[in-house]
Amino acid sequence: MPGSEIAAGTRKARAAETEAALKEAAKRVFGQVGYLRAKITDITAEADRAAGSFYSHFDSKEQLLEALLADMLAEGDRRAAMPDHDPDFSSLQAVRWHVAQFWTFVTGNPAVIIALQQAAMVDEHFARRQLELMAPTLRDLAAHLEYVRAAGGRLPGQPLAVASAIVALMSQYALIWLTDRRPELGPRPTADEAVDMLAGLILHGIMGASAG
Amino acid sequence: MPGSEIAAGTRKARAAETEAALKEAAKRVFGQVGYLRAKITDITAEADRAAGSFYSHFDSKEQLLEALLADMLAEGDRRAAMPDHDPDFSSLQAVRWHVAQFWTFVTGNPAVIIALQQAAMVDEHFARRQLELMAPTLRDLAAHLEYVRAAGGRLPGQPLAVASAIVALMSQYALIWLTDRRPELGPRPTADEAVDMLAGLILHGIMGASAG
DNA sequence: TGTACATCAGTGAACGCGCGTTCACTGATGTAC
DNA sequence: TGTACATCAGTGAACGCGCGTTCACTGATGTAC
Repeated sequence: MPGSEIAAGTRKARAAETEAALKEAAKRVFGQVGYLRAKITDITAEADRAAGSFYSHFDSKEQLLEALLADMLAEGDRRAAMPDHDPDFSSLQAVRWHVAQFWTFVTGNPAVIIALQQAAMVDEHFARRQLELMAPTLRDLAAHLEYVRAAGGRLPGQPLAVASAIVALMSQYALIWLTDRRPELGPRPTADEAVDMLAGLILHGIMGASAG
Repeated sequence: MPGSEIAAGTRKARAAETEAALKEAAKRVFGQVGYLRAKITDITAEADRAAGSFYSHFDSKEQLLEALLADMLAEGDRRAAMPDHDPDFSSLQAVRWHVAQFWTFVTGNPAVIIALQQAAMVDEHFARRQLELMAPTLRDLAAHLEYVRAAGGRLPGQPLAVASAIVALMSQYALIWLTDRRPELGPRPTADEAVDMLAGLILHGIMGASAG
């Protein structure tokens, strides 16, 4: 049997392999040109398959993104048997823990996060999806802020509004950090520096009041 | 001469009118469906002109966006004979002034800002354009932060990185605020509340230390 | 174990939709004399 | 002031490109007997 490929196992295995290859290729392509500019044929070419092959596995680019989101969330859930964490948000450590969680999640799935961000600009469905994805973080943050307020802290606004602002800060900064291509502005902070900075900014703003 | 339209004046005036109508229509369409989803014919229809008319005034949707950016910046420059402002960023008033400036600019040009944001996702040219637009604010902020540091304040990171984070916070929060469609999360803060909150968050973080 | 047929993953050329872009045409405004 | 011609803004049907999507085909794997 020369000329025949290395037996890839059963049909199902072969199909699963192709599907996985398409997903991986999609992430690479999304990472390079973004979701909106990515053509189906870019993805199949990157995966070394024929164009038609795509449709044996996905109905559309949107459905492919859904599959990537599902993978990402499944992976996330697996890790995040979410240890009960310190509700006292006035401690730097507690804030830093949250920021680090968020940071790891975003920077660990750059292509999917970027793709979702882009899809949300154009597609109502993914806009909602993006909000859903943020919602638990938002609620958790808001709860922490209620705690701070109950303990006598003075928030700069309603807990939910402040929580939105913090999520906006973290997600936007992470996205900028991910896609940073501005050597003219000096070196990009390391991931640790970025997390420290965000945590400090959230806890103390720019004034560096000593607390915690 | 019944049947003939109200004399619109000279040819040039008529052309200028149509160009203005196209720009206004574009802003409305961008505001409704976004830049990326906006079709040329959506814009011409909104402006009550024929499709072909577009190309007497603009080479492409990109060039139309450039024109809108130019208008926005010209308008901005006209207002901002930029009074020399308080360099002491440790005062709430100084911070609030900056935030309010930024807020007014963004929320005063929602369609163009949203369009630029979307175009930047897909088009390298507009990505650079967006950075250029932010650069002065970024530099100004960084200078203020240097001042704070020189005065003995402890920043949570390098001035430029902190400035990036602050710009990320302000722009992302403003964009979310502009496109907010989540009645389920309670009422959206008013513009003033939003500015107060951002200024407070930037100056003090969530801890509400008394300063300024 | 062997043969005949069915099913399936994958192929890639061809098709066709959507939308940007063109262009021959119209009617009005401007210019020449 | 009047006439003839040129120019221009605007029109909208038609064209054609790019890309998503289909589909007849191939060769390999699975099933029936």
